[in-house]
Amino acid sequence: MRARLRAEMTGEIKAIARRHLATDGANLSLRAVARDLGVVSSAIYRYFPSRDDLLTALILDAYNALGGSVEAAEGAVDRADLSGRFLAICHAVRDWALANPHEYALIYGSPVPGYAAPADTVAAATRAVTVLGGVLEDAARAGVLRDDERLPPDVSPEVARVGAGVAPSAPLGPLGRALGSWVQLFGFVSFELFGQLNNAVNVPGPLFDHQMRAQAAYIGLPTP
Amino acid sequence: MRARLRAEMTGEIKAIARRHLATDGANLSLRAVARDLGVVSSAIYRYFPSRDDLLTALILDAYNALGGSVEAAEGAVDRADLSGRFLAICHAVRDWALANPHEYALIYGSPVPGYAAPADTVAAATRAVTVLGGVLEDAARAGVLRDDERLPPDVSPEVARVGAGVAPSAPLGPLGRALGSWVQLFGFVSFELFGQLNNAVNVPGPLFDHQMRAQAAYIGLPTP
DNA sequence: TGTACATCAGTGAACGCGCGTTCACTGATGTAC
DNA sequence: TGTACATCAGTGAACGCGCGTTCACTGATGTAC
Repeated sequence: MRARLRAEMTGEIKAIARRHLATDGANLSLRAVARDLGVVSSAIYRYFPSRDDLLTALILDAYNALGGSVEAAEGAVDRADLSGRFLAICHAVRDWALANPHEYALIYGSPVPGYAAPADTVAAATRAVTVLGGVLEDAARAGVLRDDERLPPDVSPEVARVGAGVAPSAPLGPLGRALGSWVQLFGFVSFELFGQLNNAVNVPGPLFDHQMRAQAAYIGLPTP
Repeated sequence: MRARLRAEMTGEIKAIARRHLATDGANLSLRAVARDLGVVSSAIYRYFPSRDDLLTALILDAYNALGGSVEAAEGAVDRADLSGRFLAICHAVRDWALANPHEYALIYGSPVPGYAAPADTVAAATRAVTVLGGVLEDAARAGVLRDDERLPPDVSPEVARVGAGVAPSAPLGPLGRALGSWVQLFGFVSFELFGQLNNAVNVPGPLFDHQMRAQAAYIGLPTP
């Protein structure tokens, strides 16, 4: 009982803190959260030992929410539809970011000065990219990814290290191009959310979809 | 004389404020700047009417510094070497960002909550991308960019609007791909600077160079 | 089932700090005659 | 060249505010016998 109340309270604190991300960004105020919760500021310390720990919890939640969205969206696509799975991942990232812009900014925006994310966040942070790795791995096993590119000697080991964890069977050429797609995906979402597309692109959705389709083809994922 | 001293003082305030970006991020403190300058805090108000105006000046300077770097780097390349000019732009962006990470974060990181950039910044913000437009325009005029791609009807007008300002002669296909390259370029730099490449890529330089070379070819810029 | 005790959520006051901005002021630097 | 006046940079005190964190406390909820 006490444990359940405690979990509920922790959740409520995080929910209010998440709301405050919109107005205060990463330098949200414990006291403001306490005020909104209708509780004295020191009460928060029953649940989080410091402001930074609350921030860490929000960051962890954000990575896991994004990761969960990506996993769910990709999992709903026919396993054989490799480019469909790729596109589902791309759209899941963008959709989640548009729905949770301040949480996106928290994890993919400028780092908070003076704040160092603890190691726990790394596992959560890799959930999304691991799903992409799964698609590449399946594509490689199905024999549809050709080893079509010889990378420069100082590039190969970097791409190989990235691939080793998530798609050990994928050849380096497609793997490197997929890495570029991943970068472009987040570049697009950041541009869109952070206002860099204003006065240039009015309706980003179709452009995003088109660019990600082009990436799927460029990587070498077959279109059914 | 008074005007010169005034300009020097303004410059010094901005220089110190820039240094404070490293520790405080976008919520830098006027009082801290005044302290470092060895002056009482209200003295700053002789030079900037408010903290936000100081921030705006820093943002403007950052856009102009980046734009100037890109212009200089691209201008130093043989006009006929179109992919060389493209690569010079890409490297100029990354080099400037690595040399001025906090100013980069100020303009390409998460927006500062509660701060709205005034319209003056828009012109400065477009300097860099205008240089890329010049390369595409020259390539189109030289006839080396083929109109090789039919864009979806909801994508064409978006790409066309982007191109109209900076490269009116360029066909939409290469233009759209160049837009993707631009997004990827900043995506890469943001990932590198904001720590998203940690535990994955150890030496980002060669990977960046390789990816941008691939982009030049993908856009359709000829390699001499 | 009832009692004694331990656990723990939340209170309220306090500490020490920093912030942006205003305002009347002093004194030095420039300008006009 | 010298004097009278205007301009303006910088001072110092103050306003009103918010912050993270600590600490001794009250009182309710749980646990063990």
